[in-house]
Amino acid sequence: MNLTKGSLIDIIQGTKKPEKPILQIIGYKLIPAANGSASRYRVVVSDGQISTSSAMLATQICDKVENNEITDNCIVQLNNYVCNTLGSSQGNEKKVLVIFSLDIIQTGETVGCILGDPEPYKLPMKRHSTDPQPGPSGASDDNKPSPKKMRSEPNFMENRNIAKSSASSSSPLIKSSPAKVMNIDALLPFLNRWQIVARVLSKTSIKTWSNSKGEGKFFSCVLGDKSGEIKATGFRSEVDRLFDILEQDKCFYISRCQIKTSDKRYNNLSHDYELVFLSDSIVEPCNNEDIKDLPSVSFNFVKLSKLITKEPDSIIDVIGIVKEASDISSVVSRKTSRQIHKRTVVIVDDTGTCSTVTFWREDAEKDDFKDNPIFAIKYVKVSDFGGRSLSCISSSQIFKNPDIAEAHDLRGWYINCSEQTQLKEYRAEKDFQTNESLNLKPLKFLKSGNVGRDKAEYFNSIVFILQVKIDNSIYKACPKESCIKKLIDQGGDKYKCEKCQQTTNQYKYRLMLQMNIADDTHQIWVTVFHDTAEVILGKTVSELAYLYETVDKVAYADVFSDLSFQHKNLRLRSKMEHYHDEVRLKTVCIGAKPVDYKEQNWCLINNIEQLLE
DNA sequence: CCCCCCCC
Repeated sequence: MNLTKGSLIDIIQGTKKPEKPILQIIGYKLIPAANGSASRYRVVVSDGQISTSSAMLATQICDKVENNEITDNCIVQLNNYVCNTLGSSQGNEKKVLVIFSLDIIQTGETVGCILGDPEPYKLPMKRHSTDPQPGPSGASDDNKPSPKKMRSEPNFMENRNIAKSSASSSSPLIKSSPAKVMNIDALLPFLNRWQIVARVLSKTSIKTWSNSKGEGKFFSCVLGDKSGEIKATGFRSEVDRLFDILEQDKCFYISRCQIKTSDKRYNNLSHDYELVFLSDSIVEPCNNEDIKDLPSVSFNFVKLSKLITKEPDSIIDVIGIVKEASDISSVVSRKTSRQIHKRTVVIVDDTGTCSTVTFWREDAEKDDFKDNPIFAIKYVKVSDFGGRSLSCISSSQIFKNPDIAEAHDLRGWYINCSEQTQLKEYRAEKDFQTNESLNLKPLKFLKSGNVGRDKAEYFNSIVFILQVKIDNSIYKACPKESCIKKLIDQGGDKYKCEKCQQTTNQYKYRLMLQMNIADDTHQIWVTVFHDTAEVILGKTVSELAYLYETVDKVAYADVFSDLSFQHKNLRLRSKMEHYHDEVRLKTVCIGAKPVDYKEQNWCLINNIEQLLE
């Protein structure tokens, strides 16, 4: 089959309008729908002598691409077409061939290659100096494929040409095949034509940043299909364009995003990559037909009564009802010296157990905590403060009053049962859960100078308690669960909380110990907070407060002196902390149990075996 | 292009 050689020049230059020219289609690209207009296909056509990427299929024949009638290298006869002139008359005008009707003369498969040696058409006008000089003439350009190479990779040159001439330069190159629906877990960087069909599983607030590199706003969402989940982030103008469209739980066709490696420090999805919405990224609502396989967000809730079994720094899902919320407060980040807004919220679940959850920045600033809302949080970080507490992190997905069964059950429990339930806070377990107690370390291990530099180090040591300081070991604390700061005694039964800016006659006793411990390698002072202090002292805070408040100072002092020379297996957390200009290692005792000599022997045997290996 | 989540 012969192409109508020379017909394209006539068409583009408008010198003639050839009747039913026969041309070859050697590439095409989906042009996304914008502002209500339907999506279109841009095609690369050739008459065997020249080719042009400035050609469009009219919407009424787009189905020929979708039905795979129009594929690469197919030969077509144009029945009806027009060549429009776009742009100004200043020399940067552009011609666009619009094809209204065509017949397929030969399928792409049968033809199998580009016919002739078409040269990409260049307008005979002046060009921007930054434009590529397509074709063999651009010999000085280092990466330009030679004509031979061009033939071995038939569409490369054309692709390059179109991508450059397209207004949105960040878009992926023109591809020779239609966008393929991919599973989310198959997305990789440098994929050319991909599309996903995904549900918005969660979406963050609009967040702002300001640093030395500039400022801006962004949001992110988690997109899911049955294969997996991926994070997608939009910055600045993409926030304006997409934030409202990407509603929680709705489904979309999404394509043409940047695909980049995910930073595991801030993204705990298992996907190795994440998406960034760009100005030409396509986000279109799904047909109902396509969404039936898309799973909704799923949780793996940990009951608050089981929080104590979770290791500090682990990431879990929780659901709870807001019992109390602090006002917004500020802390200054030591890392960035900037103020960060935070809000501490007490949640409770149907186990009658409370925990605090800390919300940060935009999530704290929202007036979101009135009237006992329920929060389900996917990926919240466990901390060991106050036994256990929770803190939102960058990956946290926060759902307020979610329409899920667990939320409805919790609401029912709260209305019917919560008042009769004595709410529990965490207690450090008397026999704290730890397989790590087999991972014993001698205290001299802290002397290396590197321990706790980047993150806290958790370990166990078998030690003797040398001494527990009796002074200031018990103190009156702010009764608000979200606060518990030490109160300032104003005299006359009045106490001031500097954090809550309130004076009250209410308080509750809390414990904080300074304890000197040693093994045969080293000796250190450690801090013991309330819950673990009760375990070590073998008394509840009320028992101690009773001894402390009554005149039986001797019995009170005996509790402390009895601790000296006790042999203990302690769980310790060591971390480098900054005091003014000084950096020093601070160690907190977060658990204590009697030494299990049998277990310790196994540990020693294990160590010996490791040495022999 | 964010990437910060402190403190007690």
